[in-house]
Amino acid sequence: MPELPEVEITRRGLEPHLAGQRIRSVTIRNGRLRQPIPAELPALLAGQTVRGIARRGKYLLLECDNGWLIAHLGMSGSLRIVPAAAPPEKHDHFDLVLENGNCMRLRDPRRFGLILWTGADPLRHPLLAKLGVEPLTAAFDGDLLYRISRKRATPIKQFLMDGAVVVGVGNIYANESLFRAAIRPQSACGKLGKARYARLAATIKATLEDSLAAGGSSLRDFTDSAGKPGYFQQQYNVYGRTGQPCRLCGTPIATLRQGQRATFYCPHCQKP
DNA sequence: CGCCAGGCCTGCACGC
DNA sequence: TGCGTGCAGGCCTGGC
Repeated sequence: MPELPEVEITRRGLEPHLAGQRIRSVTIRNGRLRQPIPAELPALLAGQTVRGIARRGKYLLLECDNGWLIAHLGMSGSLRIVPAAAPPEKHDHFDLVLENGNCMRLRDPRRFGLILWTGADPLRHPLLAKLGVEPLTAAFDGDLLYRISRKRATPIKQFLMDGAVVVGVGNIYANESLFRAAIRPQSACGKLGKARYARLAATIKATLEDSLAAGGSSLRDFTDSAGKPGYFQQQYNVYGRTGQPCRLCGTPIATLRQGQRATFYCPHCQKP
């Protein structure tokens, strides 16, 4: 389940292999992702050069001569650079074949990912236009969260996972950040004060940056078939630890469901 | 075998 | 009214 650090690590890993490379062809083996891969993509992309690769939230944006390829990894997607001649495995749905003999290959068993095309500004694309602030920028701070949350009754965890508020905070990071900030996930977001939001914004940044640092170490192996960012090896404080002792106080980690998503927290360390 | 996880979009219901 | 908000459903497959 790629979260923002993994998407950023993917971006950094892809960039040196894609920037400046000319596209020879496109192969669509199974275009039935969350939305269909545009059937005209092969004709559109052949001969274009990839200029660079950017990221907005968990969307990857490949800038080409005449537009942008928008990619999203969903929850089981991965993009890697492999020799174009390498035989595709199960769930390898899409190849962007380069003239240098490599290709960027999408594997996505659950097909929650996306491959789209836009000839216009990708930030104006309907899927991206209403995204919230990037959590690793200076614009993201406690004051911003405080302001947006006023008069809202949503539990803080669901507020954090709302992509229109802040992008890239998925279930794992929402749980872990709230633990680090000592805030109970059920607390109404509109009732939390500025000080607690300041701490929360800081813990979100720290949690994401720790993962980026951990995953970055695997970057040099990016083109390997394994190529898994290292953050999977990270030790969680609460996520998936129902009933196990809190690492700070020993209280069993509690669990509940919020918006059809699993929530984990320490009833002692995390205050309403 | 059946159930569940998960990101995130869409559609619906509700209240000011 | 219309909008913002909050909730539920749906897409899929691997793993238990």
